[in-house]
Amino acid sequence: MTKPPTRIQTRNRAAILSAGLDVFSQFGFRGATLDQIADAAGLSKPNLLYYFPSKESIHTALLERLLDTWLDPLKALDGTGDPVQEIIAYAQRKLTLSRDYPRESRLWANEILQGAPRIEDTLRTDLKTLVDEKAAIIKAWANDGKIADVDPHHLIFSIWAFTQHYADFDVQVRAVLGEKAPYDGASVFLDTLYAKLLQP
Amino acid sequence: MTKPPTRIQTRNRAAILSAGLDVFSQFGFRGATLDQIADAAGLSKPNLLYYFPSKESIHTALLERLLDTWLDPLKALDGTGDPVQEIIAYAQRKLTLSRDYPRESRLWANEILQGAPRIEDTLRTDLKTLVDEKAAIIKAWANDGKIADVDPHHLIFSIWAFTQHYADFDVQVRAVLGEKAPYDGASVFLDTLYAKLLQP
DNA sequence: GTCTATAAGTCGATAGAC
DNA sequence: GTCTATCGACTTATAGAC
Repeated sequence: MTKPPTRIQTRNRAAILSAGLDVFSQFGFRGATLDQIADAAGLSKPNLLYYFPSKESIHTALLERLLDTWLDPLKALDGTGDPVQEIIAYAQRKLTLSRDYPRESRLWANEILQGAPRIEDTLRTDLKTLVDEKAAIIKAWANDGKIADVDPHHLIFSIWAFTQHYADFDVQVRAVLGEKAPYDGASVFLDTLYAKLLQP
Repeated sequence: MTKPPTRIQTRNRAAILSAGLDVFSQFGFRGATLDQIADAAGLSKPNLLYYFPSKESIHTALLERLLDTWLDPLKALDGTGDPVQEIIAYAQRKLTLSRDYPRESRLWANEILQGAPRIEDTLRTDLKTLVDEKAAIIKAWANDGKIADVDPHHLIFSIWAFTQHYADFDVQVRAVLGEKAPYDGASVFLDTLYAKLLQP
Protein backbone atom coordinates (compact mmCIF):
# COMPACT_ATOMS: atom_id res chain seq x y z
CA MET A 1 0.00 0.00 0.00
CA THR A 2 1.30 3.42 -0.92
CA LYS A 3 0.63 5.97 1.74
CA PRO A 4 -1.23 9.13 0.78
CA PRO A 5 1.11 12.16 0.73
CA THR A 6 1.13 14.39 3.79
CA ARG A 7 0.36 18.07 3.44
CA ILE A 8 4.07 18.83 3.79
CA GLN A 9 4.93 16.40 1.00
CA THR A 10 2.31 17.91 -1.28
CA ARG A 11 3.52 21.41 -0.61
CA ASN A 12 7.21 20.60 -1.01
CA ARG A 13 6.80 18.58 -4.17
CA ALA A 14 4.82 21.43 -5.70
CA ALA A 15 7.45 23.95 -4.60
CA ILE A 16 10.23 21.85 -6.12
CA LEU A 17 8.41 21.44 -9.42
CA SER A 18 7.70 25.15 -9.64
CA ALA A 19 11.30 26.00 -8.77
CA GLY A 20 12.56 23.41 -11.24
CA LEU A 21 10.37 24.92 -13.93
CA ASP A 22 11.87 28.35 -13.23
CA VAL A 23 15.43 27.15 -13.43
CA PHE A 24 15.25 24.50 -16.16
CA SER A 25 13.24 26.78 -18.44
CA GLN A 26 15.86 29.48 -18.17
CA PHE A 27 19.11 27.50 -18.25
CA GLY A 28 18.23 24.17 -19.83
CA PHE A 29 18.94 20.83 -18.24
CA ARG A 30 22.70 21.03 -18.11
CA GLY A 31 22.82 24.68 -17.18
CA ALA A 32 20.50 24.25 -14.21
CA THR A 33 21.91 23.35 -10.80
CA LEU A 34 20.31 21.65 -7.82
CA ASP A 35 21.50 24.49 -5.61
CA GLN A 36 19.50 27.00 -7.64
CA ILE A 37 16.41 24.80 -7.56
CA ALA A 38 16.71 24.11 -3.83
CA ASP A 39 17.18 27.79 -3.21
CA ALA A 40 14.16 28.77 -5.30
CA ALA A 41 12.08 26.12 -3.56
CA GLY A 42 13.17 27.29 -0.12
CA LEU A 43 14.62 23.89 0.78
CA SER A 44 18.06 22.53 1.49
CA LYS A 45 19.63 20.45 -1.23
CA PRO A 46 19.48 17.23 0.81
CA ASN A 47 15.84 17.87 1.54
CA LEU A 48 15.19 18.41 -2.15
CA LEU A 49 16.83 15.06 -2.91
CA TYR A 50 14.58 13.45 -0.32
CA TYR A 51 11.60 14.28 -2.52
CA PHE A 52 13.20 13.62 -5.90
CA PRO A 53 16.06 11.12 -6.17
CA SER A 54 17.98 13.07 -8.84
CA LYS A 55 18.14 16.16 -11.01
CA GLU A 56 16.97 14.03 -13.91
CA SER A 57 13.85 12.92 -12.04
CA ILE A 58 12.69 16.50 -11.46
CA HIS A 59 13.18 17.29 -15.11
CA THR A 60 11.35 14.18 -16.24
CA ALA A 61 8.42 14.90 -13.92
CA LEU A 62 8.14 18.39 -15.41
CA LEU A 63 8.24 17.17 -19.00
CA GLU A 64 5.62 14.51 -18.37
CA ARG A 65 3.29 16.99 -16.74
CA LEU A 66 3.88 19.40 -19.62
CA LEU A 67 3.14 17.05 -22.47
CA ASP A 68 -0.63 16.89 -21.94
CA THR A 69 -0.98 20.62 -21.37
CA TRP A 70 0.95 21.19 -24.54
CA LEU A 71 -1.03 18.90 -26.82
CA ASP A 72 -4.51 19.53 -25.45
CA PRO A 73 -5.26 22.60 -27.63
CA LEU A 74 -4.53 20.62 -30.79
CA LYS A 75 -6.51 17.60 -29.58
CA ALA A 76 -9.49 19.93 -29.21
CA LEU A 77 -9.46 20.82 -32.91
CA ASP A 78 -12.81 19.48 -34.02
CA GLY A 79 -13.35 18.04 -37.49
CA THR A 80 -17.08 18.70 -37.30
CA GLY A 81 -16.79 22.41 -36.48
CA ASP A 82 -16.49 25.39 -38.80
CA PRO A 83 -13.08 24.98 -40.50
CA VAL A 84 -11.72 28.54 -40.42
CA GLN A 85 -13.08 29.16 -36.94
CA GLU A 86 -11.66 25.88 -35.63
CA ILE A 87 -8.15 26.67 -36.85
CA ILE A 88 -8.16 30.24 -35.61
CA ALA A 89 -9.58 29.15 -32.28
CA TYR A 90 -6.77 26.61 -31.99
CA ALA A 91 -4.17 29.28 -32.70
CA GLN A 92 -5.75 31.58 -30.11
CA ARG A 93 -5.76 28.81 -27.50
CA LYS A 94 -2.07 28.29 -28.21
CA LEU A 95 -1.37 32.02 -27.85
CA THR A 96 -3.19 32.08 -24.53
CA LEU A 97 -1.07 29.16 -23.40
CA SER A 98 2.08 31.13 -24.26
CA ARG A 99 0.83 34.11 -22.30
CA ASP A 100 -0.23 32.13 -19.23
CA TYR A 101 2.47 29.46 -19.21
CA PRO A 102 5.63 31.04 -20.61
CA ARG A 103 7.93 28.95 -18.42
CA GLU A 104 6.41 25.76 -19.77
CA SER A 105 6.91 27.03 -23.31
CA ARG A 106 10.55 27.79 -22.63
CA LEU A 107 11.10 24.41 -20.97
CA TRP A 108 9.82 22.79 -24.13
CA ALA A 109 11.92 25.06 -26.33
CA ASN A 110 15.05 24.28 -24.35
CA GLU A 111 14.44 20.57 -24.61
CA ILE A 112 13.93 20.71 -28.39
CA LEU A 113 16.86 23.08 -28.94
CA GLN A 114 19.14 20.66 -27.15
CA GLY A 115 18.09 17.89 -29.50
CA ALA A 116 15.14 16.58 -27.46
CA PRO A 117 17.18 13.71 -25.96
CA ARG A 118 14.46 12.91 -23.43
CA ILE A 119 11.36 13.22 -25.63
CA GLU A 120 12.46 12.39 -29.15
CA ASP A 121 10.60 9.08 -29.03
CA THR A 122 7.42 10.80 -27.91
CA LEU A 123 7.76 13.28 -30.75
CA ARG A 124 8.11 10.50 -33.33
CA THR A 125 5.13 8.59 -31.99
CA ASP A 126 2.49 10.48 -29.98
CA LEU A 127 3.12 13.93 -31.45
CA LYS A 128 3.49 12.76 -35.05
CA THR A 129 0.34 10.65 -34.79
CA LEU A 130 -1.68 13.53 -33.39
CA VAL A 131 -0.40 16.02 -35.95
CA ASP A 132 -0.92 13.64 -38.87
CA GLU A 133 -4.46 13.00 -37.71
CA LYS A 134 -5.32 16.70 -37.47
CA ALA A 135 -3.49 17.43 -40.71
CA ALA A 136 -5.76 14.91 -42.43
CA ILE A 137 -8.80 16.77 -41.14
CA ILE A 138 -7.42 20.06 -42.46
CA LYS A 139 -6.55 18.47 -45.78
CA ALA A 140 -10.11 17.16 -46.08
CA TRP A 141 -11.47 20.65 -45.46
CA ALA A 142 -9.23 21.94 -48.23
CA ASN A 143 -10.34 19.19 -50.60
CA ASP A 144 -13.97 20.09 -49.87
CA GLY A 145 -13.18 23.70 -50.75
CA LYS A 146 -14.03 24.86 -47.23
CA ILE A 147 -10.62 26.44 -46.73
CA ALA A 148 -7.74 27.40 -49.02
CA ASP A 149 -5.46 24.55 -50.05
CA VAL A 150 -2.32 24.99 -47.96
CA ASP A 151 0.06 22.35 -46.61
CA PRO A 152 -1.51 21.38 -43.27
CA HIS A 153 1.76 20.43 -41.59
CA HIS A 154 3.37 23.75 -42.33
CA LEU A 155 0.17 25.49 -41.30
CA ILE A 156 0.42 23.82 -37.90
CA PHE A 157 4.14 24.66 -37.67
CA SER A 158 3.36 28.29 -38.39
CA ILE A 159 0.85 28.35 -35.53
CA TRP A 160 3.33 26.79 -33.13
CA ALA A 161 6.12 29.09 -34.26
CA PHE A 162 4.16 32.31 -34.08
CA THR A 163 2.41 31.70 -30.78
CA GLN A 164 5.37 30.23 -28.93
CA HIS A 165 7.58 33.04 -30.15
CA TYR A 166 5.93 35.41 -27.68
CA ALA A 167 6.87 33.20 -24.74
CA ASP A 168 10.25 31.90 -25.90
CA PHE A 169 11.56 35.21 -27.26
CA ASP A 170 9.78 37.32 -24.66
CA VAL A 171 12.86 39.41 -23.85
CA GLN A 172 13.42 40.25 -27.50
CA VAL A 173 9.77 41.00 -28.19
CA ARG A 174 9.60 43.39 -25.24
CA ALA A 175 12.92 45.01 -26.15
CA VAL A 176 11.59 45.80 -29.61
CA LEU A 177 8.07 46.81 -28.62
CA GLY A 178 9.16 49.02 -25.74
CA GLU A 179 6.13 49.92 -23.65
CA LYS A 180 3.55 48.34 -25.93
CA ALA A 181 1.99 45.15 -24.53
CA PRO A 182 2.70 42.16 -26.81
CA TYR A 183 -0.29 39.88 -26.54
CA ASP A 184 -3.18 42.10 -27.61
CA GLY A 185 -1.48 43.03 -30.87
CA ALA A 186 -0.41 39.45 -31.42
CA SER A 187 -3.95 38.19 -31.02
CA VAL A 188 -5.35 40.68 -33.54
CA PHE A 189 -2.57 39.95 -36.00
CA LEU A 190 -3.09 36.22 -35.67
CA ASP A 191 -6.79 36.56 -36.43
CA THR A 192 -6.13 38.56 -39.58
CA LEU A 193 -3.30 36.31 -40.70
CA TYR A 194 -5.19 33.05 -40.62
CA ALA A 195 -8.52 34.49 -41.74
CA LYS A 196 -6.88 35.78 -44.92
CA LEU A 197 -4.75 32.69 -45.45
CA LEU A 198 -7.56 30.21 -45.07
CA GLN A 199 -10.29 32.06 -46.95
CA PRO A 200 -11.17 29.64 -49.77
CA MET B 1 51.70 47.45 -33.39
CA THR B 2 49.56 44.34 -33.48
CA LYS B 3 51.18 41.53 -35.33
CA PRO B 4 49.29 39.84 -38.14
CA PRO B 5 48.02 36.38 -37.18
CA THR B 6 50.01 33.37 -38.29
CA ARG B 7 48.40 30.66 -40.37
CA ILE B 8 48.19 28.45 -37.28
CA GLN B 9 46.44 31.19 -35.35
CA THR B 10 43.94 31.72 -38.12
CA ARG B 11 43.22 28.03 -38.36
CA ASN B 12 42.94 27.44 -34.62
CA ARG B 13 40.80 30.48 -33.91
CA ALA B 14 38.43 29.39 -36.67
CA ALA B 15 38.35 25.84 -35.31
CA ILE B 16 37.57 27.10 -31.81
CA LEU B 17 34.77 29.37 -33.00
CA SER B 18 33.22 26.58 -35.04
CA ALA B 19 33.49 24.17 -32.12
CA GLY B 20 32.12 26.79 -29.74
CA LEU B 21 29.19 27.35 -32.08
CA ASP B 22 28.46 23.62 -32.08
CA VAL B 23 28.53 23.33 -28.32
CA PHE B 24 27.01 26.65 -27.22
CA SER B 25 24.17 26.36 -29.72
CA GLN B 26 23.24 22.97 -28.36
CA PHE B 27 23.73 23.40 -24.62
CA GLY B 28 23.59 27.14 -24.00
CA PHE B 29 26.31 29.10 -22.24
CA ARG B 30 26.11 27.43 -18.87
CA GLY B 31 25.57 23.96 -20.23
CA ALA B 32 28.61 24.11 -22.48
CA THR B 33 32.02 23.05 -21.16
CA LEU B 34 35.50 24.05 -22.27
CA ASP B 35 36.46 20.37 -22.45
CA GLN B 36 33.72 19.76 -25.00
CA ILE B 37 34.77 22.75 -27.06
CA ALA B 38 38.45 21.88 -26.88
CA ASP B 39 37.61 18.32 -27.88
CA ALA B 40 35.49 19.43 -30.83
CA ALA B 41 38.24 21.83 -31.92
CA GLY B 42 40.89 19.13 -31.68
CA LEU B 43 42.91 21.09 -29.11
CA SER B 44 43.83 20.68 -25.48
CA LYS B 45 42.04 22.91 -23.00
CA PRO B 46 45.16 24.93 -22.12
CA ASN B 47 45.81 25.45 -25.79
CA LEU B 48 42.25 26.64 -26.30
CA LEU B 49 42.71 29.14 -23.49
CA TYR B 50 45.87 30.33 -25.16
CA TYR B 51 43.72 31.66 -28.02
CA PHE B 52 40.74 32.86 -26.00
CA PRO B 53 41.27 33.95 -22.40
CA SER B 54 37.97 32.57 -21.13
CA LYS B 55 34.80 30.68 -21.93
CA GLU B 56 32.96 33.99 -21.92
CA SER B 57 35.29 35.45 -24.55
CA ILE B 58 34.55 32.66 -27.02
CA HIS B 59 30.85 33.15 -26.52
CA THR B 60 31.09 36.92 -26.93
CA ALA B 61 33.13 36.57 -30.11
CA LEU B 62 30.45 34.28 -31.54
CA LEU B 63 27.59 36.61 -30.65
CA GLU B 64 29.33 39.63 -32.13
CA ARG B 65 30.04 37.81 -35.36
CA LEU B 66 26.45 36.62 -35.45
CA LEU B 67 24.75 39.96 -35.01
CA ASP B 68 25.54 41.32 -38.46
CA THR B 69 24.64 38.10 -40.23
CA TRP B 70 21.40 38.07 -38.37
CA LEU B 71 20.29 41.61 -39.09
CA ASP B 72 21.52 41.90 -42.69
CA PRO B 73 18.39 40.44 -44.31
CA LEU B 74 16.19 43.02 -42.59
CA LYS B 75 18.59 45.85 -43.42
CA ALA B 76 18.22 44.90 -47.07
CA LEU B 77 14.46 45.53 -47.02
CA ASP B 78 14.16 48.37 -49.49
CA GLY B 79 11.55 51.10 -49.11
CA THR B 80 11.69 51.90 -52.83
CA GLY B 81 11.01 48.36 -54.04
CA ASP B 82 7.71 46.61 -54.64
CA PRO B 83 6.10 46.26 -51.18
CA VAL B 84 4.72 42.73 -51.26
CA GLN B 85 7.78 41.42 -53.08
CA GLU B 86 10.15 43.14 -50.67
CA ILE B 87 8.51 41.61 -47.61
CA ILE B 88 8.26 38.13 -49.09
CA ALA B 89 11.86 38.33 -50.30
CA TYR B 90 12.92 39.29 -46.79
CA ALA B 91 11.09 36.30 -45.34
CA GLN B 92 12.67 34.00 -47.90
CA ARG B 93 16.15 35.34 -47.10
CA LYS B 94 15.49 34.64 -43.46
CA LEU B 95 14.33 31.11 -44.25
CA THR B 96 17.49 30.50 -46.27
CA LEU B 97 19.51 31.71 -43.32
CA SER B 98 17.78 29.16 -41.08
CA ARG B 99 18.51 26.41 -43.54
CA ASP B 100 22.17 27.32 -44.07
CA TYR B 101 23.05 28.51 -40.56
CA PRO B 102 20.97 26.50 -38.12
CA ARG B 103 23.65 26.57 -35.43
CA GLU B 104 23.72 30.35 -35.48
CA SER B 105 19.94 30.42 -35.17
CA ARG B 106 20.05 28.11 -32.17
CA LEU B 107 22.85 30.13 -30.55
CA TRP B 108 20.64 33.18 -30.80
CA ALA B 109 17.61 31.28 -29.52
CA ASN B 110 19.56 29.99 -26.53
CA GLU B 111 20.74 33.46 -25.66
CA ILE B 112 17.25 34.95 -25.83
CA LEU B 113 15.68 32.03 -23.97
CA GLN B 114 18.12 32.57 -21.12
CA GLY B 115 17.04 36.18 -20.85
CA ALA B 116 19.63 37.64 -23.25
CA PRO B 117 21.99 38.72 -20.44
CA ARG B 118 24.79 39.47 -22.89
CA ILE B 119 22.83 41.20 -25.64
CA GLU B 120 19.84 42.81 -23.98
CA ASP B 121 21.34 46.28 -24.48
CA THR B 122 21.92 45.61 -28.16
CA LEU B 123 18.32 44.49 -28.49
CA ARG B 124 16.99 47.66 -26.90
CA THR B 125 19.14 49.91 -29.06
CA ASP B 126 20.41 48.56 -32.38
CA LEU B 127 17.70 45.96 -32.95
CA LYS B 128 14.81 48.17 -31.82
CA THR B 129 16.05 51.07 -33.96
CA LEU B 130 16.36 48.88 -37.04
CA VAL B 131 12.97 47.26 -36.55
CA ASP B 132 11.22 50.56 -35.86
CA GLU B 133 12.75 52.02 -39.01
CA LYS B 134 11.60 49.13 -41.20
CA ALA B 135 8.23 49.04 -39.46
CA ALA B 136 7.75 52.69 -40.46
CA ILE B 137 8.39 51.79 -44.09
CA ILE B 138 5.87 48.98 -43.92
CA LYS B 139 3.34 51.24 -42.21
CA ALA B 140 3.77 53.83 -44.97
CA TRP B 141 3.10 51.17 -47.58
CA ALA B 142 -0.09 50.26 -45.73
CA ASN B 143 -1.16 53.92 -45.52
CA ASP B 144 -0.62 54.25 -49.26
CA GLY B 145 -2.85 51.24 -49.81
CA LYS B 146 0.00 49.25 -51.36
CA ILE B 147 -0.35 46.43 -48.85
CA ALA B 148 -3.00 45.40 -46.35
CA ASP B 149 -2.99 47.31 -43.09
CA VAL B 150 -1.43 44.95 -40.54
CA ASP B 151 0.68 45.76 -37.49
CA PRO B 152 4.23 45.93 -38.88
CA HIS B 153 5.94 44.84 -35.67
CA HIS B 154 3.88 41.70 -35.36
CA LEU B 155 4.36 41.09 -39.06
CA ILE B 156 8.11 41.10 -38.52
CA PHE B 157 7.78 38.89 -35.44
CA SER B 158 5.77 36.41 -37.46
CA ILE B 159 8.53 36.24 -40.07
CA TRP B 160 11.19 35.69 -37.42
CA ALA B 161 9.09 33.11 -35.62
CA PHE B 162 8.14 31.08 -38.66
CA THR B 163 11.53 31.01 -40.36
CA GLN B 164 13.63 30.42 -37.24
CA HIS B 165 11.28 27.66 -36.14
CA TYR B 166 12.74 25.37 -38.80
CA ALA B 167 16.25 25.77 -37.39
CA ASP B 168 15.47 26.00 -33.68
CA PHE B 169 12.87 23.22 -33.59
CA ASP B 170 14.56 21.14 -36.29
CA VAL B 171 14.31 17.91 -34.31
CA GLN B 172 10.60 18.35 -33.75
CA VAL B 173 9.91 19.38 -37.34
CA ARG B 174 11.71 16.33 -38.67
CA ALA B 175 10.06 14.03 -36.14
CA VAL B 176 6.64 15.18 -37.33
CA LEU B 177 7.38 15.30 -41.06
CA GLY B 178 9.14 11.93 -41.16
CA GLU B 179 10.89 11.52 -44.50
CA LYS B 180 9.55 14.72 -46.05
CA ALA B 181 12.16 17.51 -46.41
CA PRO B 182 11.15 20.60 -44.42
CA TYR B 183 12.45 23.57 -46.34
CA ASP B 184 10.79 23.20 -49.74
CA GLY B 185 7.34 23.01 -48.23
CA ALA B 186 8.14 25.81 -45.82
CA SER B 187 9.20 28.08 -48.66
CA VAL B 188 6.02 27.47 -50.64
CA PHE B 189 3.84 27.93 -47.56
CA LEU B 190 5.62 31.15 -46.67
CA ASP B 191 5.01 32.57 -50.14
CA THR B 192 1.30 31.83 -49.97
CA LEU B 193 0.96 33.05 -46.40
CA TYR B 194 2.39 36.50 -46.93
CA ALA B 195 1.03 36.99 -50.44
CA LYS B 196 -2.50 36.47 -49.11
CA LEU B 197 -1.95 38.45 -45.93
CA LEU B 198 -0.47 41.50 -47.62
CA GLN B 199 -2.75 41.69 -50.63
CA PRO B 200 -4.35 45.11 -50.26
C1' DG C 1 27.88 17.78 6.51
C1' DT C 2 30.63 14.81 3.50
C1' DC C 3 32.19 12.57 -0.53
C1' DT C 4 33.53 12.39 -5.31
C1' DA C 5 33.42 14.18 -9.88
C1' DT C 6 33.89 17.77 -12.88
C1' DA C 7 34.07 22.56 -13.91
C1' DA C 8 37.05 26.91 -15.19
C1' DG C 9 41.23 28.65 -15.34
C1' DT C 10 46.79 28.70 -14.13
C1' DC C 11 51.61 27.40 -14.36
C1' DG C 12 55.92 25.73 -15.72
C1' DA C 13 58.12 23.32 -19.01
C1' DT C 14 58.91 22.14 -23.71
C1' DA C 15 58.29 21.20 -28.72
C1' DG C 16 58.36 23.27 -33.06
C1' DA C 17 58.14 27.09 -36.68
C1' DC C 18 60.54 30.96 -38.86
C1' DG D 1 68.00 31.28 -31.40
C1' DT D 2 63.88 33.35 -30.54
C1' DC D 3 59.12 33.58 -30.50
C1' DT D 4 54.91 30.84 -31.19
C1' DA D 5 52.33 27.11 -29.93
C1' DT D 6 51.33 23.19 -26.97
C1' DC D 7 50.40 20.27 -23.02
C1' DG D 8 50.45 17.69 -18.46
C1' DA D 9 49.69 18.63 -13.94
C1' DC D 10 47.71 21.59 -10.71
C1' DT D 11 44.38 24.79 -8.09
C1' DT D 12 40.09 26.29 -6.66
C1' DA D 13 35.26 26.20 -6.86
C1' DT D 14 31.10 24.04 -7.52
C1' DA D 15 28.38 20.25 -9.14
C1' DG D 16 25.36 15.97 -7.97
C1' DA D 17 24.46 12.66 -4.72
C1' DC D 18 24.50 10.10 -0.01
